[in-house]
Amino acid sequence: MRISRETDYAIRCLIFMARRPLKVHTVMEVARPRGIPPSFLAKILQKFVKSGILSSARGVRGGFRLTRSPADITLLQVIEAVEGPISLNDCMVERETCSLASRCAAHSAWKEIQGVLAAKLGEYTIRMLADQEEYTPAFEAGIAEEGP
Amino acid sequence: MRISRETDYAIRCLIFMARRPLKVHTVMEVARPRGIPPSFLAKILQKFVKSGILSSARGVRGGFRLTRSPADITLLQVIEAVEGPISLNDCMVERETCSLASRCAAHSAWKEIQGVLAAKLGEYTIRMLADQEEYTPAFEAGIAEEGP
DNA sequence: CTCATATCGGACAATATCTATCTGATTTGA
DNA sequence: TCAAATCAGATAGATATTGTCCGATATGAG
Repeated sequence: MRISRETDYAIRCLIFMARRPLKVHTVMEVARPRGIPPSFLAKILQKFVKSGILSSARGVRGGFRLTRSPADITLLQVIEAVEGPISLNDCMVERETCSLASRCAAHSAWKEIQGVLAAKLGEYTIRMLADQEEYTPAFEAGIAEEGP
Repeated sequence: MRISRETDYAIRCLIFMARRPLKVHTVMEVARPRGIPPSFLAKILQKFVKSGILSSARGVRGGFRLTRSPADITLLQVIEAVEGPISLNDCMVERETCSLASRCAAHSAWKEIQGVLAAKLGEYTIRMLADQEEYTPAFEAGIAEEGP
């Protein structure tokens, strides 16, 4: 009943990138200041490219860039990009797993609760989180680089 | 971001026991009709005893029994009895894990979302779920025993 | 008193998932 | 042509989940 560390990394990464939404960031530029293992972050960024949150460019001046405004990226979108569609119980995804099938008493309850959770996650945007972050010298060092 | 199978077992178990709230159930009486591994269920029942949802009695006519009405047992209580206090993110529990400490932008967001989720889970009772369960011959076979 | 029944508690094994790394391939611009 | 980067897949290591087993203890029945 909790998000994975991967998802936590993913959110921190986007908050960081949102500081300079137009810049093309390399894996290392994001991983180092945020303390995320670079090769692990690379995997996460791939998922963002596949889900359309980021675009990527290979080669010398390549890297990753937000495809839309941080204000248009919700926590729900981020979580689903990384973990797949949210489902509180296995039987939400595959009905077969629900051993009591159609008469599973909890099924509709999970569905409702999940709906409330998803709605709430959809209210929070990366922009909101980024705006909230305090500025400190150490933090500034991380984002004070040249860019577009 | 999903409940464990253990929690799923736990809820099904309580729904089953709620059919006959005064009866003293043995592990086997609950495990067999619900298809839960008996020795695994035994562990779950221990947690319920520790959290006060069930009382237990050893020996020949021993077993487990609800300590209060199914209408007074919420999903939140059940989940917390099994999984411990709910926390969507590790940094909810141990602040040290939150690598950016006090300036973690997501911290307050998680706190709010978690609050909404907990509130929703607190709305659902075992009674509500048990009432919703359909009666079928196969199911009746499971609960049609002597007792309380 | 003895015995079968049941919970209690801990250790343990098997499995699955999560986290992280590495390697080779491909693309790109200087 | 070369260095810088992403891309894709394999794989190892760590951790969590799921499930089993066993000895200890308590209890009521005979």
